[in-house]
Amino acid sequence: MGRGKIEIKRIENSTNRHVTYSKRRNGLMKKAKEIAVLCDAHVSLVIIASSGKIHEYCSHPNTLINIMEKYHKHSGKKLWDAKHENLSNELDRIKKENDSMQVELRHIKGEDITSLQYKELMTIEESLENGLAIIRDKQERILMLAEEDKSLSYKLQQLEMAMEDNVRQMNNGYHPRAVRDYNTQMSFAFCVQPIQPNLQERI
Amino acid sequence: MGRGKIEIKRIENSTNRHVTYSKRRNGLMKKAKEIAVLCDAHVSLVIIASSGKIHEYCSHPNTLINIMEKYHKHSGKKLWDAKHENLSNELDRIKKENDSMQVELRHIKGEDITSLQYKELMTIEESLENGLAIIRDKQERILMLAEEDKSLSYKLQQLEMAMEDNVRQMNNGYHPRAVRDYNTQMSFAFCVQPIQPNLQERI
DNA sequence: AACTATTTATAAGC
DNA sequence: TGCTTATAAATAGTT
Repeated sequence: MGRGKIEIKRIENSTNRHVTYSKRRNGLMKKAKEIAVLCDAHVSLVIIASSGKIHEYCSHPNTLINIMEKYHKHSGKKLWDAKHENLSNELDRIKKENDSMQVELRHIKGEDITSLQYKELMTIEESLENGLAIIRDKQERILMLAEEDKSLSYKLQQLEMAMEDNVRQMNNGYHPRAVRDYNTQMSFAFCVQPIQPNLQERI
Repeated sequence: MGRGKIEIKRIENSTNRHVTYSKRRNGLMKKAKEIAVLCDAHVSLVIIASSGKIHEYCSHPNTLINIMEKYHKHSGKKLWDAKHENLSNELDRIKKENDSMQVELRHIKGEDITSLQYKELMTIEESLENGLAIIRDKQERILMLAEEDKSLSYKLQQLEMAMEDNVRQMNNGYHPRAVRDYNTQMSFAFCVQPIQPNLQERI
């Protein structure tokens, strides 16, 4: 109902969607209130925008929870119990997961290993050696990068100094050919940048 | 909207009220579905007639309970009882704990370390070296115990063989003094037991 | 439950 | 966001 008919499918234009949302939300609320008054009905309406913002209506004098209780009673659906059970099960599951991870961590740190068999110790040792190798490799790479960065910075500095010298000589009118040398050097110099400018922070 | 305008107050005529109820209920449901589709919203609508009969709509794919949970989370209202809240909080807490342990384990195994700083790598390396030292120490101890056990077993066997010789000689009437020697040896021999009788199983 | 005159909601435009 | 308006949709009263 409006200037044009629209298809009932997600409105792609975000502005339009939001405008329509707020208009229709108001309309829905109004009609919910009306049916509750006109027909003596209990109504619970919760609308949650994609942003997460909630709008609700609950016919007087029920709070939302009362309506849900009524719902529970009349529908016979165990809304709360089921929810409770789900939570409980999930908690148990995650606690178990937690425990086994804790044990693994402790073993890896060499704690609580008195009861372990030789084979199990071997497995842990292997895993530790593996991790250590990877970590050390990574460390080496970082150090090498830092080294490279340092040497590039040094080269850059050298070139800058050379450039300054050339500029000074140029200004003094000496060796006109040096200007060309300087230019070729410069075109190279500007290519030389530290590969990881923030590398220092990472060490 | 209709042949005449009506005031929004309880419809006294029961037939009229029921007819209006069913018409408007359908309208409300339709509009609830529409706003959910058009605007990407989550909608929960529960209408309970004065007779107690329930009609509900819940936007796909949420069950009513999911909507209520969202409601709970965003509104901060205590929809659930204290017990529920406790469970929910504990679940959140344990989930966080779980996540951090998972990260730690992955790091220790050398996974997901690209984003780590050098210092962090050092810490992990240290922890790995520490664990490795403890594990290797434990392994050595077990090996030493096994060695000791083996050598004790060997000594015991030697003594038993010596005993058999002595018994044979005694039966032949030779060297009565050897019996006394044997007895002193035996009293010592019976003290010699493998320290860890089940050690073989543990290797 | 179907029909329809009328009210109401709202899409599009500003 | 808010107001306006042409039009679509909902529905009150009737059959």
